[in-house]
Amino acid sequence: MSDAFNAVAEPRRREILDQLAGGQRSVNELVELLDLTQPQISKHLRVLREVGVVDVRGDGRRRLYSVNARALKPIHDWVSGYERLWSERFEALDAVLDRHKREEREDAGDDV
Amino acid sequence: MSDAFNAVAEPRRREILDQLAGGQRSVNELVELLDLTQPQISKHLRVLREVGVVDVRGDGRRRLYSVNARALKPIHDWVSGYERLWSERFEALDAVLDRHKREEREDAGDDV
DNA sequence: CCAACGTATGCCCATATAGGTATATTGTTT
DNA sequence: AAACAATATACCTATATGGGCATACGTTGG
Repeated sequence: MSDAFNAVAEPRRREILDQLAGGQRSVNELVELLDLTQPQISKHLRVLREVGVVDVRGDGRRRLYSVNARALKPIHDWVSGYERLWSERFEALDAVLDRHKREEREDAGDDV
Repeated sequence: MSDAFNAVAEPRRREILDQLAGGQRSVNELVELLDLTQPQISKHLRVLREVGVVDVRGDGRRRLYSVNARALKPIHDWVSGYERLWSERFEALDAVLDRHKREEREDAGDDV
């Protein structure tokens, strides 16, 4: 029912991902690293798994989770479209382009 | 109760933002552009407003909404931390760094 | 094979949220 | 001031979600 956007809307799940970014972890390792109960961790991992943001690998009786960052790319792509609206670098570029456009108009001189 | 991550977890709200990215719009304009009822639009705009992702400006009896992209920066910052895990460009960089590290170890030659 | 470990899941509750419809609110026009 | 336009909000319902707890499931070590 959810997508990556929903999955990372939960702060706890972002914390889990941040931990996994440092390398794969078992469920109990995550339980100790973050301050959550084991069922909570497992449930959040399930959501992350369902949207493909984490992968699982069996290791004996443990299950090792790791990040599948590629699933986060749609988020990056979407929000990057707004970068020009806050970045000073892009603001400067926009200013140049605007000025260029204005000068083109003036050079054309339709009426004067 | 929510933050920017929650606000954009809703697909409709992302659509609203995408429209506003093209310039400020009144509520009714959004109603026509997207296929939502006026109360739906107003409610979503309220959420977006509360997390600071949009700004409002009164214009006669209308209210003009615009994007405040700076509020999206935390999302961009967070997800950018994972970019190296999917980008080929960063993968190549990582490979170079790994190799460099390995060579350093070999140069040191602790045991052989 | 059995016991203990590591993990997943089912259940219950409280809360949050979205959709739908009606209505209140605010500003405008005559 | 009254009628109207543009928007916000209240209310209801259905559904989703998280926390807490108990328990089921799968694996391995003795």
